[in-house]
Amino acid sequence: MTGSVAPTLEMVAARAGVSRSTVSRVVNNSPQVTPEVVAIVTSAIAELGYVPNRAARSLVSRRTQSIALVIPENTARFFADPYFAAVIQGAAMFLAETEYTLTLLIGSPDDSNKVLRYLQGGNVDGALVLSHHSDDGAYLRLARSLPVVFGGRPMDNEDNDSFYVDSDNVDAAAMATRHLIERGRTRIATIAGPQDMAAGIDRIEGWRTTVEAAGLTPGPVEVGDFTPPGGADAMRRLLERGGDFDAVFVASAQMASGALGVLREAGLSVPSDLGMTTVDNDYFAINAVPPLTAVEQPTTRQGAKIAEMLVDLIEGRTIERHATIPTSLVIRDSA
Amino acid sequence: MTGSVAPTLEMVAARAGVSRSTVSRVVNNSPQVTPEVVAIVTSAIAELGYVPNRAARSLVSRRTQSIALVIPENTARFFADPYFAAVIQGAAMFLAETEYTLTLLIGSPDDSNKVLRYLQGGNVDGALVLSHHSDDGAYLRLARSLPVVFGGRPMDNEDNDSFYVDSDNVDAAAMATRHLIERGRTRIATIAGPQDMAAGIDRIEGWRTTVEAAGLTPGPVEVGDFTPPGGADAMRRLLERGGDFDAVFVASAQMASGALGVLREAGLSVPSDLGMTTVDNDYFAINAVPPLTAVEQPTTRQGAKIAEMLVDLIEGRTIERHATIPTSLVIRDSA
DNA sequence: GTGAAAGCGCTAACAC
DNA sequence: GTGTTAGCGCTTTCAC
Repeated sequence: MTGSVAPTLEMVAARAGVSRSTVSRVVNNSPQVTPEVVAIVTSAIAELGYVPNRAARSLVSRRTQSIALVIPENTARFFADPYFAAVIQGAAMFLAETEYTLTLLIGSPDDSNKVLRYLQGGNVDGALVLSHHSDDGAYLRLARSLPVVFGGRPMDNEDNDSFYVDSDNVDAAAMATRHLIERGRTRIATIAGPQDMAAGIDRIEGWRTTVEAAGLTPGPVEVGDFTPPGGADAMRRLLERGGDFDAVFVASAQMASGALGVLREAGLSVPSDLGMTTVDNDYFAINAVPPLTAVEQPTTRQGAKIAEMLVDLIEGRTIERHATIPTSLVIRDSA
Repeated sequence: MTGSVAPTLEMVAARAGVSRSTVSRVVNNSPQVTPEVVAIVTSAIAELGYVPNRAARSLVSRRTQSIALVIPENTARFFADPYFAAVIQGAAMFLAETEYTLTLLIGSPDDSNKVLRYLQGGNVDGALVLSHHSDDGAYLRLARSLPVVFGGRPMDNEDNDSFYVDSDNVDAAAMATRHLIERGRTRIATIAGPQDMAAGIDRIEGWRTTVEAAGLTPGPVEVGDFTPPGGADAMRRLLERGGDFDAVFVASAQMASGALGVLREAGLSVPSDLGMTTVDNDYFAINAVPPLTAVEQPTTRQGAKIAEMLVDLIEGRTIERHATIPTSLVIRDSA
């Protein structure tokens, strides 16, 4: 199965008639090698199909050229969330153009420290942590001994000096809410996200401040878990409470899609009976009936940005601790 | 940023008062170490927080303990396809329980051989290839020198002796089509998938044979690209051709969701005017209006199975070359 | 500008 | 049952 053994640096050296050191210099683009020698070595490398052995290289250089992408265990079931897929894609595609490799790490239910030990053990040069819940403590601590960049602002009680990339969730919610107001809605409810996630907290804040800034009274609030069934339940509770609202800002398109199903059953139609806007311009928003007016967060770009920041951090370049990805409103039929 | 240096095996040995070999044996669960010594070494390891250095280990053992998950470049843009997310999740979660690590590789547009060179270079113990198009040649060749398991049957012209995990696409299409027939539909069209992908070919075959086995004449066929817009276009063409059909089997839920939009615009209602069934019980099927009767393919389990086969292959266990994941029909409102 | 030599942390014969 | 020894493939001083 193994076929022929991979060629080593030594074999290249023999073929090119130079020493191993010289080959190593050529491989690492050292400026101080004669052009002719470079040419000879380069063709020897090509003829042999030589690829440097990462293990040997990282053993001596103390750099692994690999980056971990960590998905905390409790988030693993949300993996089907288009958000994760897009962020991972963005990070992977960015790193494909670099010398770094992306290692996917999922918290093991059996041994919650396995991932941390792996990260601490010098097996990667840095880590991207997709943070969603409030259990970020361990990873915030990890950041003291390893370059770490978070996707989404991590939750903690101290001043936040960690590196992270986030979209402006407050502003996203504000845009979506403002649109409802501009469409003439005055009693605006919200289906909020979990209040132990930054996105959940920020979006409810954006909704509230926008409503109040317009001189309106905030409508009823129900909290969901960012999933379609969670959104459906929240909408059901909203209706049971009496339905004193003419619009609802739903904190995620997945919840909105669940909520729409409940409204359909209740015989309420969007946007005539109720205006609706949401965040996440994903297929839940696009394929909803009616298609939803939603705030677009370029998640693929966010993934790329996280990876880029981490590479900069690893390579010692100076960077801003926080980056914010701009959002924009995509207007469709729901409001 | 690096904090204190990671402890080495030698430091553990010194602390435990034994030789490095003994520590190594303990770390590798060698049976021939005295229980007392094991205890001493184990606690020294714990006190120091020792984690073996993978680079050093793999340099000598010639095993990297890492597995590549390859996504061909032309598929990368389909990453948001829930299929990929689910397969990756299944593989990652399975591997989290093993000693293997998952490295995500995306074909680089700049240098299409980069991934292959990496794989050839002995940097991984094996590769999972998510195959979707007909460009699998290079990876089929790779399989001669590296353990490779494909997700989805790879396309080739020779006898297929590669390892792969697939769902029974012929049967899936047959189930979906049979359901339409059982509901009394007699003129059954199809929106097929790309005919250079195994799933596209197999599903149209399942549709055709089922229709013919029932003594019916196959309805019109239009080919889409598995995306919602592709499904919408195909449905438009189907309607332009005259609409001589009372049901349509759509080869993917994404295409079905696009097709439904076209039907809505045309004033046709499902299921009263037209019955519809599809494959992929994902959120496109669940959140469609009306919710779609769809064949469920447990893609997460498929991901886990691919990973499991590859690990078996790497570790020299004898396994079947092909595994098939069972499918089942989920009946909803569209037929 | 190029080569020689040392050593990264670990495993695996081989002694004892 | 445990220690000694040699090297895995590479980078990196240090001579020349």
